[in-house]
Amino acid sequence: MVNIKKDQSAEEKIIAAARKVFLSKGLAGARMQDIADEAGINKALLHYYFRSKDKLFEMIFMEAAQKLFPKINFIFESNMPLFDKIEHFADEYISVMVENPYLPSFVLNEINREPVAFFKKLNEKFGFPDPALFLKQIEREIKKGTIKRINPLQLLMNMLSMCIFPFMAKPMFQLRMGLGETQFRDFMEQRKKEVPKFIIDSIRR
Amino acid sequence: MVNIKKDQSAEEKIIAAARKVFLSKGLAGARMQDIADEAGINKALLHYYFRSKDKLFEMIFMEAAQKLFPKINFIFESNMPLFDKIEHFADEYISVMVENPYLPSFVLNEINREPVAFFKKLNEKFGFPDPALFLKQIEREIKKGTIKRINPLQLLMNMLSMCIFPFMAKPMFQLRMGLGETQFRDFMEQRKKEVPKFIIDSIRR
DNA sequence: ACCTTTGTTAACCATTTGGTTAAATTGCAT
DNA sequence: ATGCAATTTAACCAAATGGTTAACAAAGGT
Repeated sequence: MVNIKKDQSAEEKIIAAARKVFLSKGLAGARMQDIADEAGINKALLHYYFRSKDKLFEMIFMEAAQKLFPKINFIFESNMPLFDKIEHFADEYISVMVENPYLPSFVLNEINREPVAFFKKLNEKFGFPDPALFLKQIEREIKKGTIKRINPLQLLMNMLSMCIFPFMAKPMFQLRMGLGETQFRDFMEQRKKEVPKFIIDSIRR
Repeated sequence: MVNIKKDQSAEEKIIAAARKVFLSKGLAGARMQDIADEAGINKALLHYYFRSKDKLFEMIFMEAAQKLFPKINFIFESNMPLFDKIEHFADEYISVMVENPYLPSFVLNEINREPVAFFKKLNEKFGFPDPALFLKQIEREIKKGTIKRINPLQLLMNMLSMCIFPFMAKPMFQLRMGLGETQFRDFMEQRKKEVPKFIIDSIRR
């Protein structure tokens, strides 16, 4: 728990601290003083390196979004077979979130507070994920008869839900089920295989 | 959009306003002045009827939790056949959330900020949902051979995820897919049947 | 050594925000 | 009408909070 802070530059310390505070408390709940304390530096330095709370927040938010969205894009747009895509998606996506459990709550929440503004910003920065190809691919498989009839959007939503939701409910789930960190990790590791299997079992003809 | 406020008591106006503001901005982001404005009354009245922001928040939070948790309990503890339970759960739960789309984000988020405190409070107020029976029932069906082998907790998580997550991603999903309110509603109405079908197709032997 | 640039801090400042107060208004029982 | 309790408001207040400033320390080039 003690400082790794010694050999980090002030700027790095600030970013690490801001990440921690913003991710757990959100924009509205975060305090500049908390971030300064967490970084072990003077509050004025926050403004020296990043002009304002909003600017600092934006950099953390973009960093977080970067971890989530480009990966979706890549898988959506690749030319793997459908079942492979599903397997890859679950595996890679859950992996990211296991390492950053707060990520989905944080990003979705802040988007919910100011949807249009964030949507625009995310779109210009890096193309907001476009599932069009993935949906087409599902339709094609349905026509080929390899999978059952289903609204492609429903299938997409099912996949996203089962991968992402567990992290958004993590604290409640752990308390209710009495799971520690490692047990939750194990549960999510199992899920990397379980979710694709569950989906494919459901839609395969 | 105009006032129904005329024939409501001040207390009712406050509660309605607080509900709206807290649900969309969260505890940290909500301002007492915003709530007063929304209710069209003086800020001091908020403190006259409810002592503090925290007290007011707690009443709104509990009201929200009440809409979500007892219903889960009831279905978990009923003695319906497994497939019926899944169908009922999806149908009833999605219905509640269609009428209150912010509910899941709000409740889960605030729990995430202060997990242990909320967990205790929810437990004393009304028993926090206990899926033990539901999980047992799944095991029994597996042993009977009516459904495939699966970790019951994974199945539970799948069901919860597919019902709840769409509402947490609602704004983003709508923007990305260009869906209006009615279209989203239709999508969720379709989901009431689709989710149980998806699950049962997956686990049925 | 000296100076200039960069980094860092303590002390401040202005605004926001939750909360209080005392006066005014309303409702209503007598 | 009169008096009394409940309700409502404008004006305040103190603490918290984002942000600034001016002085000070470090680093590095000459």
